[in-house]
Amino acid sequence: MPELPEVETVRRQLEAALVGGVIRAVDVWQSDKEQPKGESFCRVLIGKTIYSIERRGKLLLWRFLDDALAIHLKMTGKLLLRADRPLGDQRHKHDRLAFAVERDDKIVYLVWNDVRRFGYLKYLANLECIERIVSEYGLEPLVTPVEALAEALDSKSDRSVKATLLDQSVIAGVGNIYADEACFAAGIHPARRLKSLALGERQALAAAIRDVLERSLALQGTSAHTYVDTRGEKGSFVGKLQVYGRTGKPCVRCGAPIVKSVLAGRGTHTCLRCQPKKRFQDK
DNA sequence: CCGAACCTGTGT
DNA sequence: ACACAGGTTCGG
Repeated sequence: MPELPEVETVRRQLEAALVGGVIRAVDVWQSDKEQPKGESFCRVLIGKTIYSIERRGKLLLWRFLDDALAIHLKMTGKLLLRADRPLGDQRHKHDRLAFAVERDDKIVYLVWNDVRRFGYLKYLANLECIERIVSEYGLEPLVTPVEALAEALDSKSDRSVKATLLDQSVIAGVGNIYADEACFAAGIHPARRLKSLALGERQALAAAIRDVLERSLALQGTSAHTYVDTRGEKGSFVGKLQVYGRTGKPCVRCGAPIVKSVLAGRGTHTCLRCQPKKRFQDK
């Protein structure tokens, strides 16, 4: 569920709570064909010191020495910090696993809950494995100059703007909400072909991506559906959304109704007046 | 490129 | 009953 601002919010909270700590126990309650694979997965993690917690796009990385734990929350994954060991009736329906992490003679518990079970935990045994995963991601929009982001949007491919923004190998961390919000802010219809964008439009789009992600992060992200942070708190950027989830409501800029369509397989929200599908022809 | 698949829950 | 949900991957 979470996109970059939500994952980064979670990352910061985990960093504050867990870095420097040692994994003392792992309780697995649900495992699929996907990770975690029970016994061996637990055994390899127990005793590991968490040296840092990083984020690449929407992926969280707990770094140990030469190895790491990758966590992807996908649509409905949550990581919840608790003071007490979650046993018996403390457990919720879709809790899949819990870590006990010791730091400064105290133990904190972290529960992984995932209603739709799309998310995964994956142990990366060495630097090569880590590099292989990390290298699949494109530019990090919060730390890349806007001009470089705009250059990455200069593709010869014929795909739509929306499909490009959702492609994690181009710019990492943008998902359905922020793709729509960035397109609105830049005045670009997401169904336009990427290669039809003028230089100024690509720059505007890159700047809009950076801006919307930063502003959302400052408000702990967007809780449009089920997202909560590690304390169970919602992000408050939902109140700032201009198009996502506002189907039929008046455009904040011009008053025309927000239109919902399907693009790249995803619900897509636009103002047809502020985001024309065709560029005005020159001459 | 599109739709389907992976899952469960919620809203119409 | 059916559509749809902050993601990603696969097959056609």
